[in-house]
Amino acid sequence: MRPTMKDVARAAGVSLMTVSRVVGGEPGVSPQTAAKVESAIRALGYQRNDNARNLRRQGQDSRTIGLLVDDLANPFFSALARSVEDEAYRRGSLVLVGSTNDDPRRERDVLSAFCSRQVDGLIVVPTGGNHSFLRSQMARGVKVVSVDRPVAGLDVDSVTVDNRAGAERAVRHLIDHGHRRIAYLGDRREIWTQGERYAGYVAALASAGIGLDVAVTRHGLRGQPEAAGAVRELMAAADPPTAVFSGNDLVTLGVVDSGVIGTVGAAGVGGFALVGFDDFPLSERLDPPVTVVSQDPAAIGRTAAQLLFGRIDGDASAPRSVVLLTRFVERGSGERGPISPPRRDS
Amino acid sequence: MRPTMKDVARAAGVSLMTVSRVVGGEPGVSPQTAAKVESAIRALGYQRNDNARNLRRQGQDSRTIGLLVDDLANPFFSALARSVEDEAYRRGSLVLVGSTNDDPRRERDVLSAFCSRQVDGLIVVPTGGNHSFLRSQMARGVKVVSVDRPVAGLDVDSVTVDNRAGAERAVRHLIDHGHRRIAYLGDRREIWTQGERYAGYVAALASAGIGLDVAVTRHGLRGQPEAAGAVRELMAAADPPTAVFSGNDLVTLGVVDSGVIGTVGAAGVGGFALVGFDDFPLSERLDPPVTVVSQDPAAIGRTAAQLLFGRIDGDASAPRSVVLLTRFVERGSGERGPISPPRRDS
DNA sequence: GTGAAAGCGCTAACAC
DNA sequence: GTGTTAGCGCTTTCAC
Repeated sequence: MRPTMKDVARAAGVSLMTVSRVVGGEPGVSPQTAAKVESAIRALGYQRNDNARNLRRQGQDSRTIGLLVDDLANPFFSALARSVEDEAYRRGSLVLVGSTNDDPRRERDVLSAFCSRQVDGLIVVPTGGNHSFLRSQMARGVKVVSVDRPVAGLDVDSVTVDNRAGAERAVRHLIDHGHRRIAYLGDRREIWTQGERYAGYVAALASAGIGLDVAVTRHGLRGQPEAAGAVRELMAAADPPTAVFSGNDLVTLGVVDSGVIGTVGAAGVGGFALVGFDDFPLSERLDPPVTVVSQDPAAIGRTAAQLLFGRIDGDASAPRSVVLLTRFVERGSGERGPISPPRRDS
Repeated sequence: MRPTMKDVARAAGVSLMTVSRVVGGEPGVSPQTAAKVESAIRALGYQRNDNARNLRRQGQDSRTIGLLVDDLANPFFSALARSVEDEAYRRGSLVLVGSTNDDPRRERDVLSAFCSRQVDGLIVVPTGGNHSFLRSQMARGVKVVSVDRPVAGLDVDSVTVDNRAGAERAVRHLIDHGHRRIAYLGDRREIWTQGERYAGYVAALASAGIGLDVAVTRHGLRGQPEAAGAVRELMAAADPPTAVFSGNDLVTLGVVDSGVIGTVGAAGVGGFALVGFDDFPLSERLDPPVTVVSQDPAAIGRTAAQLLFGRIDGDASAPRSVVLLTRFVERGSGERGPISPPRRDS
C-alpha cells in the first residue's frame, strides 16, 4: 500500500542504499543521483517508515515520549500538556498522551503500551498505585520524570510545587483575619497534592492553637458539583464555618458556584471567606474576587520536559527534585473577617 | 538493553516461535510450555516491541491514532481530546497528540511525523492551510476525520456544529430585545468556525433590516486580554454598541473580564447585553449570568473518534458530515434591553 | 560515490 | 504442539 524505499530505488534506477542515504540526508551521494532519487520520492509520494527505521537504529532515540496525566480535560493538566508538547515539538519529538483518571490500573495499561512503542521517556503524574513497573522500565533505559506529585519509593526526577507551604500560608492568612472555624474541602487525601495541602491546613491551625475539627473537613470531592454540594451542607449545619480553604481549582469553582461567598455578609465588612488553591479564569471578576494560591502549570510542564530531554540526551547526574514556588494572590475573598461570632481570644 | 523474544526463548529452553505464540495469546501451546515461557518472561521482565510487531503484521492496525487540535490548553480542545482518548483507550489504541497553534507549517510537520509512525488514522482540527498532504495520506490508507471545522476541498468525515445557525439565533435574540447596535468580537475570520459565526451575525442583522457597521466588528482576537482591550475600545468610542456577540469562549471571557457588563446599567432594567458562543465555567454565577450558545466538546470528540474507529474497522461508506446542534442558554446577560437610545422603529 | 549482505524484533506460512 | 524459514522496511557494515 505505502511505497517503500525499494519502490523508490526501482523508480530512480538506483540501489536501496542510495535512497536511504538521500532520505536520511547523509553525505556521499552525487547531486545528480540525489536529484533523481528526490524526484522519484515526489512522484511516488514516498514517506519514511520511522518505526522500521527505529527498529534498526538500535540504541538511538525514537523521538517519542509519553505523557500521562490525571485528566487531560482538567485545565491544570491541559496547560501542562500543552507546554510539554511545545517543548517536544521544538526538539522534534512526538508525544503519546493519556489520562489515568486516578486509576492505577489504567495508569499501568497506558504506561505499558507507551513502553511497548519504545518511547524514549515518560512524564507521569503518578496515581497512588504501585510503581515498581516504572522501575523496571527505567532499568531498560526509559527515562522518567514525575510531575505534580512524586512517585512513592522511586528515585526519579520530579517537578512539584510547595503545596504544603502554600496551603499553610493561605490558612494562616484566614486565621490572621480573625477566622477560627475554617473548613477544608479537597479531593481524595490519597492524592499527594491533596494530602500535602491538607497537611498545610492542619499545620496552620495547630500553630495558631486552633483545634482540628473534622466536622468541617471534606475529602474525596471530585469535580465542581460535588464540591458545591459539600459546602452547602457545611453551611447548613449547626455550627457552620466562617471560612473555607479549598484544595484545588475544581473544588474552588464548586464553592463559588454554590453561591455562599456571594450572598453571606456585606462585602468589605465581613462575610464568608474563601481562599482556593489554583488560580482560575475570572477569579478577579467575581464578587468578591477570589484570593488564591497560584501555581504555573505551563512552567511545571516546561521544566519537566526540559529535565526529561536532558536525561534522554545523556544527563546521568543524580535525580533532581525541582520544587517550584506558589504565589499567594490576595484579591478580596480571603481578606474578610468572620461575621459571627467575632474572635474569642480568651 | 531490553530483552527480546530470543532471550526469553533461550531462558525457557524453547523456540522463539513458541514465545511469540504465548506472548500473542495464540492457541497451540501446551499449558506446561506456556508456564515455562511465562516464568521466563517475568524473570527477564520481557515486554513486546510493538513497533517490530507492527512492522511484520502488514496491513493490520498499529493501534495508534493521531489527534491534532488548535491548542491543547484551550478548554474546548482539551475536553475534546479527553473524550477522544477515552474512546481510544476503550479500543486499545494509543493517541499521539499535537497542537497546530493555527500554524499550517506546524500542522504539516506534526501530521507528517504522525504518519511516519504508521498511525491508523487522524483526527484533525484543520488550519486554513493546504491539505493535499492529507489526501495523499488517505490514498495510502490512513483514515481521516476532521473535527470542529471541515477540511477545505477534501472529502472526509467531519464533525462540526451548526455555528452559523447558532450565531444567528443569538444575534436575533439580542435584536428581539431591542438592540440595534450590536458588536461582533471574534478570532481570525479565516478560522472556519469564526467565519461561520460572523456570517450568522451578518445574516441576523440583515434579516432585521439593520445595516452592518464594521466599526463595531473586530476579528483576529486571540485570547482573553486582546478581547478585553477591544471591547473597552469599542465602549469608549463615539457611538458605542449596546450589545456584544462574542465568537468564542476566550473572547467572551475577555469581554466579561473587561468589566463592561457588570458596571453599565441596572441589572434587570437595561444595560449592556452580551451573548457568547461557547459555555464556560461560572457563566451562571456572574452578574448578570451570561447567556451563551453552548456546544458539547466531549460529544464532538466522542463522535469523531467513533467515526474514525468505524473507518479503521473497515467502514467504507461515503464520507459523512455530522453536524451536532448547539444549545441556546438564556441566563440574563442577553435579555436586557439597550440603555439608550431605546428602539427607534420608524 | 555506490551497492550487496546481514540483521534489528517480530510474525506468517509452512513444515514436522 | 513445536520449530524452521522467510521477510516486514530500514540502517549498519563492508566491499568495490
